[in-house]
Amino acid sequence: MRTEQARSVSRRQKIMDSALEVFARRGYRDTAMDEIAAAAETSKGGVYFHFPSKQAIFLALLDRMANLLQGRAEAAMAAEPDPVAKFDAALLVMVRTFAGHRPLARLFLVEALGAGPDFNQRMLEIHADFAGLIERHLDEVVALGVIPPLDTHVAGKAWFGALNEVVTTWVLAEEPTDLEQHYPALRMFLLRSVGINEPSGLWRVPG
Amino acid sequence: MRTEQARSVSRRQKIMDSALEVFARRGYRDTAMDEIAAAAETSKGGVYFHFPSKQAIFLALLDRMANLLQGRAEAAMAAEPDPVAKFDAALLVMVRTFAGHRPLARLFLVEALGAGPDFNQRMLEIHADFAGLIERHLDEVVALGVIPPLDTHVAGKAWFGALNEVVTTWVLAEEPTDLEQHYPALRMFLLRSVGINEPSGLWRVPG
Amino acid sequence: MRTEQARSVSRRQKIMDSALEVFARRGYRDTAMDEIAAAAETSKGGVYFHFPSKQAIFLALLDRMANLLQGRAEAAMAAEPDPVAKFDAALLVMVRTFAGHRPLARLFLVEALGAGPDFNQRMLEIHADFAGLIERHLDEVVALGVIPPLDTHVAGKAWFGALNEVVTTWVLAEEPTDLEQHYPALRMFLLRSVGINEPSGLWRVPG
Amino acid sequence: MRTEQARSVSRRQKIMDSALEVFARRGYRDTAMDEIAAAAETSKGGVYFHFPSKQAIFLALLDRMANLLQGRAEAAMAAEPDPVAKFDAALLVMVRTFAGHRPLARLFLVEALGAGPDFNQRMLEIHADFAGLIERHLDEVVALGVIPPLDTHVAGKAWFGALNEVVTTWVLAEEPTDLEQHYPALRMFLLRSVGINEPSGLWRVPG
DNA sequence: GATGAATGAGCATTCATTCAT
DNA sequence: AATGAATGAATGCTCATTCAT
Repeated sequence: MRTEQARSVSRRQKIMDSALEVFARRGYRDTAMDEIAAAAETSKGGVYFHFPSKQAIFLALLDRMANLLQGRAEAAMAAEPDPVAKFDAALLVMVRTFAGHRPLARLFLVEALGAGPDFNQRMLEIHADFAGLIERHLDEVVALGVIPPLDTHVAGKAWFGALNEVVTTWVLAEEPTDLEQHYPALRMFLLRSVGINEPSGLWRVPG
Repeated sequence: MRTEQARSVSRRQKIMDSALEVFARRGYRDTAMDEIAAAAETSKGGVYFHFPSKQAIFLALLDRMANLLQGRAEAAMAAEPDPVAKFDAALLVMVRTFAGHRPLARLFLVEALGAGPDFNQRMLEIHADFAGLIERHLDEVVALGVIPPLDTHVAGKAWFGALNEVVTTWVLAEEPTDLEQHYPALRMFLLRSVGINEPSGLWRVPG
Repeated sequence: MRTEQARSVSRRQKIMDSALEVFARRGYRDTAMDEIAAAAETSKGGVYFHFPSKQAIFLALLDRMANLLQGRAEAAMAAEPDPVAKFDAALLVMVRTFAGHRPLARLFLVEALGAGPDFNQRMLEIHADFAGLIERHLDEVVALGVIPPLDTHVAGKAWFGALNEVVTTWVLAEEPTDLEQHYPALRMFLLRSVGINEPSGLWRVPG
Repeated sequence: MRTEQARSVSRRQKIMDSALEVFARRGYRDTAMDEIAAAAETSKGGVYFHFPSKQAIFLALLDRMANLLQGRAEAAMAAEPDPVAKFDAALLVMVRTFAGHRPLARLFLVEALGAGPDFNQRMLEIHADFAGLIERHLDEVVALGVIPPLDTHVAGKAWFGALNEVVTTWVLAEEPTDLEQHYPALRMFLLRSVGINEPSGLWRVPG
């Protein structure tokens, strides 16, 4: 029993991993279930046993990425006492997570947006989650008087959008460069944008 | 014949307008050529007489939007002598242009990403054009000593990404709000992000 | 499963048989995959499961006919010890094979040649195979001194062409006659053409 | 008037010449009227002014070739008094005519078969004309006692078929060789096939 | 659990033909 | 005579999904 359940779980994982790879390489719409099945070394029927539809696989991958990012970001923020350091940590963790999962990043930032009207609302939610995470933290920091008051709702979106664009161009580039090299500039851009002008050298890259 | 040429041009326009409407409503992939033809009140063959493929129609629409945005932005910047006011003018013009062309904005920011790998490179170019426009202007402003030195390449992308995200969430919302209401906050966010901390109230919304 | 394999094979056969009938009746180009599917009592997708393309079905039929003819011709020749009798046997077997498979004959001699540039090279090969079979045998017979030396390469083609023409006109005729009735005349024509002038039943080397 | 008529005739000719070139290069079915129009440096409507349909152009070309061949063959035969020399002259003229008009030969022997059932009856007629020409002459020669009695109907077809096959393989070859080099062997094959065994050297290739 | 086979709606594209100008 | 524009039926092929075994 235990064994069979474990086998089923690992099968599911293998299908998701294979689907991720194919989606990232061919695009969501251009990926056929046959290709996913072949990549997962199973049959089409086998895939359908574990997932009810192609959409469902895609959504599962989206959730995996969203959870990965949110979890890591929140953990990193929790680990830092200083308000500004929290931003810093979250940004770095996100850059590094994307950098380490290029196909997933592609799915998340490129394919998911264009996968059709069915996914738009889900993407809106996911974007809102991230922007909201930033927004709430900005609210705290404003409350603490660390930064001047600002429209944290827009700032949250803009913050997320700035990161998005940098990662997206990296994801779409034919020959990927090192994403992390852009972190310092992006960090300064984002901190300044919310009114944090730190004396140079005061902030260090954590970890 | 002057008349025939004019008719041909207007037919082309009508097809593009109809295609825009359908693409925005149904998504690029879910749009059938039949729907475009029907919306343009012509036949499928008629559409193919004016455009060689579905892709070509989409690319033509993309270029229309890109040219519209770039033209307006550059004109607005040229009309302002003050360096900071140039940014301001460009940002406002872009927000207003998107606000006034929601379907085109949707195509530009959402559908283009899901239209398949063929479009990715084209999108990359378009994004690079905008980011480059900002980057070049930032370089000038840095050279003038108006703002401190910074990585203008990343800043250009981030600037564009921040705008993108605000517009994208507006585009995807079920019930569109007034996009322009976010302009002041976005403006402050972006100016600060490149080191311009103006005393509040000094800058007014032009025009 | 033995059963499933058998079913799959028989399905394939049924599709080929149906396709043969439709191709022969309507011509290769005018045959729609839908018609083949309908004739095979399956769906278009079903046909595509067994064959990757319309071309592939056609080529499979071509190979079937080529193998049938070559196999029978070679078997008939092997069964006869006398050199001249070998020719005789091969010719008779080919006439009879065509006579018994009129649709296949039509495909082979009419449709295949005109099915488009893609098939030309394949047809060239098939024609060369047959002409070569005759050519090689003529070479042997020449070597044995049974017939005088001659350009066996051209003779092989001409032999095959003569047979072709007789069968082709039979195939294209509205009301088919009995093809085999032409065998004796064709036989005499071909034997004489390579220098075999037989007075009643007696074989001698001319010249 | 004279001028306009002449212009119209030459236009017609130009269309036929262009169509021949395109048909031979792309095949009948794969040739679009657009291509013919472009090759003839006119518009689609212009082509339709001179010919009512694509079929009509093809048939006109077929007739052109048939008339060319028949005319030349009959003239050559008329010019020779000797019965056997008549055959010889006809064969040589046909080989030379095909050799000098490869695209037309392709149309005549290859494309016409794939042009669809509509053309089959016409082709049958054309083949019958040629075979009949030979058959009638064979009848005469038999009547003169030059050759022994034989089934001249089948012999006519076989004669034409042998020539066909040699020309067809030449037409389909990627790199065309010199068709005429096969004439002597073909000549001997055909003469022998009807019972003419001439001492070698007696017959020379005419002019 | 898994698979091969089948389904059938859907779609981009082609193209001979027509016709107003 | 000629043209550009338009038509619309036709077609090969794809693919998510279903299901008997």
